[in-house]
Amino acid sequence: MTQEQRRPTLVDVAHAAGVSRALVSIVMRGAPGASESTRQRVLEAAGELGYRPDARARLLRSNRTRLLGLTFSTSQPFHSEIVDAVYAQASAKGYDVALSAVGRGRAEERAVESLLDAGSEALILIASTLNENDLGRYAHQVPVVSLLRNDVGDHVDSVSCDDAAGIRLAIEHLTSLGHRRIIHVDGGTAVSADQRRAAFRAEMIGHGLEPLTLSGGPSEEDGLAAGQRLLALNPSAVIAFNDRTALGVMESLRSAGRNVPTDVSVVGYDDSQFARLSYIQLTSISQDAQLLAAAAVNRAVDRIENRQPLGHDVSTPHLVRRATTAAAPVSRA
Amino acid sequence: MTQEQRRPTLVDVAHAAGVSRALVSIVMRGAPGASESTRQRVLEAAGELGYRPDARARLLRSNRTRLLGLTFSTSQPFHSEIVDAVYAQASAKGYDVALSAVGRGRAEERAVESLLDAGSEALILIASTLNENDLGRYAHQVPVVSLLRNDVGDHVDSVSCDDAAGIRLAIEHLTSLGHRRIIHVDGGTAVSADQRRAAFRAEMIGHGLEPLTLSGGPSEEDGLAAGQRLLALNPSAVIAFNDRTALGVMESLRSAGRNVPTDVSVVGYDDSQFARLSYIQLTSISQDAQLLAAAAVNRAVDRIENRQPLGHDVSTPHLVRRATTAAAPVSRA
DNA sequence: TTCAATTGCTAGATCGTTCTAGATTGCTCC
DNA sequence: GGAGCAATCTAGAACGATCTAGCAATTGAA
Repeated sequence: MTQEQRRPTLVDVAHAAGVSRALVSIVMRGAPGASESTRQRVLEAAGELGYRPDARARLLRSNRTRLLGLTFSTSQPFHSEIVDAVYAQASAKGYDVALSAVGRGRAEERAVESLLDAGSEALILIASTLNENDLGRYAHQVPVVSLLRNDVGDHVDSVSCDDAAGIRLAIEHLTSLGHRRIIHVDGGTAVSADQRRAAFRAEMIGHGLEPLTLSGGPSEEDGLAAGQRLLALNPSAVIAFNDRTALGVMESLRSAGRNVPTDVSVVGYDDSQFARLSYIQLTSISQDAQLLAAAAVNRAVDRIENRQPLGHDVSTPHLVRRATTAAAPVSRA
Repeated sequence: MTQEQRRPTLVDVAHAAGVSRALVSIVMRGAPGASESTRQRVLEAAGELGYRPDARARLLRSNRTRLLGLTFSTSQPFHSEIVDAVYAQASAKGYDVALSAVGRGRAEERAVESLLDAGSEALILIASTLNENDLGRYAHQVPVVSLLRNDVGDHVDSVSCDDAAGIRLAIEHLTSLGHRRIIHVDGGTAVSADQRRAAFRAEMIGHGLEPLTLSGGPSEEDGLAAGQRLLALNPSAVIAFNDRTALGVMESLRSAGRNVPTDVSVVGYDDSQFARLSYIQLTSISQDAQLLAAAAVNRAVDRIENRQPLGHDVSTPHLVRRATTAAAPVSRA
């Protein structure tokens, strides 16, 4: 049972193929310097022995791991989508991904250090809450790319989606439907919440509308709580901090007997899997996980390989119209 | 900008403290064989230089990484809860966790191999879909613990929750409320779906009731689709494969004008964060992520350290009664 | 024919640790 | 005062890969 047998090494393969260690090494990493015939012979021997290069020895010597470190939060479904997309893009670029979760009882510092220990050549941090000092310290060791947050100082790359543009899209969509009394249920202290709140205020004022804001947060419960304070403000539309917040707001509206979208329109943010559920059909601002992930991986890899200079990508979100927004009710428009 | 300076090594610390490499090594891993005074001196020097042992070199030599490999699915929120709990328990046992996600476009084999490359000393696979052959092959290299699935053959440990007991609890809860026409919306081809379906059938028959089953799946959409076929069967209660399925079923009921729980009671499975949302309050079978995670980590660590024999833990689920179950309507009871 | 360049391969050093075996010191005990 | 022993420390060989330098054989050009 579970006969722990030593895994084969370069030496074993070399012996089996009748060549030197160095040649096997050359063949295994596809480097030039071996004839086609021996290359075949070596690969065959390796295959037969089930040889797989030892990552730690390899990187100890070469200082290359082809590993991208990625942190994410277990409680944000949108992060999960990014994780999937990062895997795909990294794999396309020939990199592997080391994952580390940030959650209750596991601080981001801890997550990051475990990624560094694993030998990550760059870090991609999703919605990091580290301060500039800490970021700078890590950036001192490897390239760091901040994803979904762009106020990160001068030592860290960032890839984010234009929050102001997203809020603007939402407001334009709603005003074009005749809404004028629009409320923003904000993200409280969450990453990006400040930007979206500020953008909402500026844009509403630009439209000559009152920038009504309720403090919320990134979860359903936050939306639910805000929803209970919502009706007193008599809104015809709500822009929520994210999809989860929107779900909470909608539930609150529903339990108060208001219909979405005939009484109140709701716009979410993230276009996460929730928004797409057939019975929710939430109109939402899409940040396109695929695109963001690809940009982050590309930045990380560019920094690692080409010594590309540090920079900040800002992509433009778009609005996905579904079933939770409609023309403003005549009485309130 | 990002002055990539070489990270300090044992040699640097040894030099700074005026001792040999070996002694620094002894101090760093807390091994006996150094006097208290030099221990202090070395630690001080290490601290000043910001020295952190190089994990790869360490494990290359020692064949110890103190790393547990963990796979999970990005799309199952219950897995996220387990991930959090595994981190906590592993940390308590002095181990770190290497995470690898299984998702669209990332096969479980790929995830597992990346964990092995990272040097995992054991693997914990959440709801693995690997066949016994593959499992055996991996178990040949390191201890493997299957979590949430127990039909895994003789070479793999397992930690699972008694599916039959869970279904029994749900049925007993419902029958005690007077329900007799209970439908199981199953998990289709998902892990554990077979066990739960079989348990449902056996237990219902044991109660002298008809074991009505609809084919479903592990997501909201599956529950929604099943929900549409549900009403024709005129049930007074539904036991869903998991919480996400239950959400879909409830939505379907709601859109058909049925009230939960006055018209139809619904029981979920997993007691995930959804079930606990204040506006959902789903009665659910709890598998206790904390407990499962702790058991899995303990098994893995026991196998690694004490060469404990392989075994299978089966924990007992419990029912968390919330707001989606009530007495059967008189007309249909 | 001879010399240089190219191709195909290998020996040995090296990465940063841990481990084994042995050296050095200081102490106790007879 | 020397044997015996524990405590403290160190030198040097691992671990499994990559990398550098160089050796042999072949090719091409003069």
